[in-house]
Amino acid sequence: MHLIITEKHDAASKIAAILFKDRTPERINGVPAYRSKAADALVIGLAGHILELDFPEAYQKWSAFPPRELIRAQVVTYPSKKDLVGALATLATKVTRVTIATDYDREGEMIGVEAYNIIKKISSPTFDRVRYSSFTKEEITKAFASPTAVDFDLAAAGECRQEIDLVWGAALTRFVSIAGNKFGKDFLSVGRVQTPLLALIVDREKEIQAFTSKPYWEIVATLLKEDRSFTASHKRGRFDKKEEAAAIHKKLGKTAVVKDVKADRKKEQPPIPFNTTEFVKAASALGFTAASAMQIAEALYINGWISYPRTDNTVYPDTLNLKDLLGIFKTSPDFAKSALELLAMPSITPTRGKVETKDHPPIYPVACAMRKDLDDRQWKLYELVVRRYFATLSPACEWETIKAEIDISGEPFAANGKQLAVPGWRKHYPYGLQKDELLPPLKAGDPLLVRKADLLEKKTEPPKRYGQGKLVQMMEDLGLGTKATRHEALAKLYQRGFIEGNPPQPTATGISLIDALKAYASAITSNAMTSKLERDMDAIAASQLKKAAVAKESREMLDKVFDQLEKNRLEIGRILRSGFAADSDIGPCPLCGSALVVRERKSDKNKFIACSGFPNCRNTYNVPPGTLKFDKTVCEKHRLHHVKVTPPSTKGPDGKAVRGKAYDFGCPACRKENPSVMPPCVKTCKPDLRAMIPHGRESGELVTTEAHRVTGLPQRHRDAQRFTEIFTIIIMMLTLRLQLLFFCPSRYPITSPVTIPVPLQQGSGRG
DNA sequence: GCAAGGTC
Repeated sequence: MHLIITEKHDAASKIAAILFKDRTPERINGVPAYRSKAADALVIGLAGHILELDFPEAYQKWSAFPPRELIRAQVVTYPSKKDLVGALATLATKVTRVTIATDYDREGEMIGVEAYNIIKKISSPTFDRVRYSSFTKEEITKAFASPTAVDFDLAAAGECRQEIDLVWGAALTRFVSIAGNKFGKDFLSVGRVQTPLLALIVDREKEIQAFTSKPYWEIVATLLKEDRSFTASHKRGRFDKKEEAAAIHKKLGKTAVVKDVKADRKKEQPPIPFNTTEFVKAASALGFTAASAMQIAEALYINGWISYPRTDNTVYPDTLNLKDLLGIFKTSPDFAKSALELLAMPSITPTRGKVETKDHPPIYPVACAMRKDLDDRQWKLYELVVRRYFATLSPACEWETIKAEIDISGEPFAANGKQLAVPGWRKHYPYGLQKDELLPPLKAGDPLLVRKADLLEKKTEPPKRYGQGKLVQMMEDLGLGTKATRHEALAKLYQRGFIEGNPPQPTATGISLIDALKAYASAITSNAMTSKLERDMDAIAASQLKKAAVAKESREMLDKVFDQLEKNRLEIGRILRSGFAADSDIGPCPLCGSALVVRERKSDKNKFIACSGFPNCRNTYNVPPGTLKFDKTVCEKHRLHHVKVTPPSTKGPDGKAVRGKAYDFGCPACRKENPSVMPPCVKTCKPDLRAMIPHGRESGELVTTEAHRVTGLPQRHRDAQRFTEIFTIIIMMLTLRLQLLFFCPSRYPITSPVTIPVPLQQGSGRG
């Protein structure tokens, strides 16, 4: 039998459909596959890697060996997908020929070799390898007509990467966790990708903190031309000295004259096709986190709405019929107008990006969805993909710009206007479109009235925090991570408590971790390690270096790093602990000034805030159940840090765990004084965001309702709760009234509820 | 309770 192995089930199904007319679905060890009786062949899809690398059992316990021992420890592969490995083992005895048809890249080669190794242990069929760039009939039949050999060197490069990542990651993770005394689920983690990413965020934060704002002044005049007003700024722009600006401002009169008008037209080219990074950037601009954008894209792909979302490619392959693809939108209520307009163009030339790869096409829509097919967030991203596809086929847009030079009392001013003159691709892709800035018609010599002239005091602003889209782009530029993992690295930093909010901001713990590593293990904090690894891997793939030699050299490097780490272990612990302390700093007790601390109530295990001056001071504050964090925001009245609460996860209607959503509880002392006061952000809650709660992963992504914050439950659950409460109250009231009637019907008519306490006492005496 | 890389 001929066995064909692909990287994922989707690929198996497509290849089977192209190669075998008589294919029938089948399950091998529970794994879906396609069989062709006529060709005596079977196509089976894996799910990425099926083997994983780890240390032997004895090393699993952190306390068994010092972290440094991991450098010399053996590493072993073990099946990470038991059903798939089982399926291959079952098939191994029946196959005479195996064709590896995994993705056309390094990891794909490695996944193929994993399958090869499993089968090779059991039997000895012949092996070959096919490489294809798309799932068209031509491409697939061509690839299968001339199979080549498995590239073991390329796979070895992948194995080497795996080994180095594990050894460095595990040894350093354990070292810093132990040095910082952080165990269990609170451990600190270090890795070749996540740590440089965290360093990027921390470095930026330090730039922001070090920034000193300087004041400057601008002169802005509001001018009138026949009832139409517009503004013009002094051509010097920023004045560093107020007196200088004030002197000019003072001499400005009531009239102005246009000196010169220059009109220009600028073309703006349409955007390039979506690869993963471009997609995440665009989704990030719409408010999605990188991780949630990819999660939704995955769902859209699985349900057949868009193409494979994990791709580096920004060039549509020749095999993609662009016109046919436009045709699927001809009857869509949302997209028909754009599609028909583009179809009416005499020819279609798509844009192309710089990156062109062979494994997957750029992300494009593969089917026409209706609004009812998708939920709100899915629709938003689906629409983004569709409109981006349209934009990449559209002509450039044109901006008309006008620059007017204006003289006010001998001082030079300038007014700028711009207008989208030819909408081009902007018509189909409205994202990020800036508003027109219109000027009245002006020509040289026109007299103008000065309605007012303002001397504006402004100050220089610190650089902005990187957004998630920007960070994913920076990672790509630095070679950190892959299309499939960059968003995960970011999510991991949130999960570890190294960053919070959106745009991500480092916590004190995150900052201290980078401080400690930069001082004593700087190799892991920059992308240099990845760059070197990439070079070595290319050399292994080209048979210029051996995997064993590269791994050995890397281990020696790590050993040297450990010299430094162990020598400075105490100092590293000190740096880390200072970070933890800052993250859990609540502030001084408003009653006695001692530090406030978090304690756990013995009765119900709930946390509360208490004064460390106990028993002299017995001040306490209640907080809702969940994980507590202390914000940088400090209450002006009590000098206490705001408390951020992540409620414990609850069970949703479908039985799945619904993760609690972090929210700002505010100052605990303010809450105690006035428990009914809601945090100010409640007012900005948008009702449609409620549906998004179970998906949101990072704190700060969304604004939610107060009820939500406290219960962490979806709306319908809270409605049910509310209903039960009201129902109980009604029953209680009815019971009371019945009691009144029963005991003293004449003396206490039911219309005088004020007398309730009396019969109750009598009643209890009798009963 | 460790990494990063696939995929679900």
